[in-house]
Amino acid sequence: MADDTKYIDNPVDFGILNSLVGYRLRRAQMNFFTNFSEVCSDLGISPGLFAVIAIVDKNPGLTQTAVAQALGNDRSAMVAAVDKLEGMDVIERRPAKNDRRSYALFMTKYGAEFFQQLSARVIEHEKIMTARLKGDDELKWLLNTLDTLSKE
Amino acid sequence: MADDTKYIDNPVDFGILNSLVGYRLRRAQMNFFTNFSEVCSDLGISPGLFAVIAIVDKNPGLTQTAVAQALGNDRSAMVAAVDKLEGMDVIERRPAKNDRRSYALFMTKYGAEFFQQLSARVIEHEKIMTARLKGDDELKWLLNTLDTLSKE
DNA sequence: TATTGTTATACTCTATAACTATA
DNA sequence: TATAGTTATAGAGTATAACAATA
Repeated sequence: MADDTKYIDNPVDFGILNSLVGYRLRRAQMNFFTNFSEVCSDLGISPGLFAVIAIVDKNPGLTQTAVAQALGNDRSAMVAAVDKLEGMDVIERRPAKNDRRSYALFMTKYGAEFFQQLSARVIEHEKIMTARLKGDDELKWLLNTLDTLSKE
Repeated sequence: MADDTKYIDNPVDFGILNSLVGYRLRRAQMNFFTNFSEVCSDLGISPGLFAVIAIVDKNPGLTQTAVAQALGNDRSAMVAAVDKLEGMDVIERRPAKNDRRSYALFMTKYGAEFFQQLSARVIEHEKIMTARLKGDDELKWLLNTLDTLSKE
């Protein structure tokens, strides 16, 4: 099927996209996201849910709004996330001590174990995805650079 | 409003998230995406639409499916994108020479000018977003690294 | 049989506005 | 009046399945 209009054998020229950090970030993140989902979907955990658990695990007692602000999400998005994680018996809402409007979020006993096993999987997934980097220095440099690019 | 459960003055501990390239990629990309939208939304151009235009500009005559494959999208998503860009008189569908099933995509005369001005904006946006990087070497290193992390 | 563009559909993610109960 | 959680809703973005025309 010879077809001039498809350039099957010719590589596509990405032009300006090759020099745009924004585009490269999108492709890299898409790759990580897809692999993460394959690795963790059987546990019912998406990247977003994992981030919520990680914050609650390290910061017990935070309110839903505080978690949302830390992750850069809207607080309305937290409702379904916390509903799901509470339904999975991973985290729990407790009435906040000094403010009857808000809940404080805590890991359940099962949730703490679950998070440990989940973290092991995620770390393994990261190791595979970052295997092409040249050593620990390059990894640290990348993490710092991405952090710099995330602010403001 | 003193409230122990909110840790207003205490920084949130991101724990394992700090060491995950996947999470850092997500935050950095979110930042780029938001800024891109602010810079280009008045032109009706999203990051995804910009990518389509960039590919068509550099590879005139590609089919919709070929563009979708290059960008890692499903071909069904191309329909609305090309509809919109054709409605804006930026690109146009022409019957493919050797295959009456497919269209070949080309820039219009106006589209070529539009893309030049749009690119200038995007490059300016990129310059601002990457101003924190230390020189051109670091930028090139980052682009190469992200490309490496995008594959497979 | 396989592929292109298309449509319908659905699912996720995200953000906005409005409501309630508290503060 | 302002805020926390909630609900309803709507807009992107993305993916799947099926169809007609064509290969």
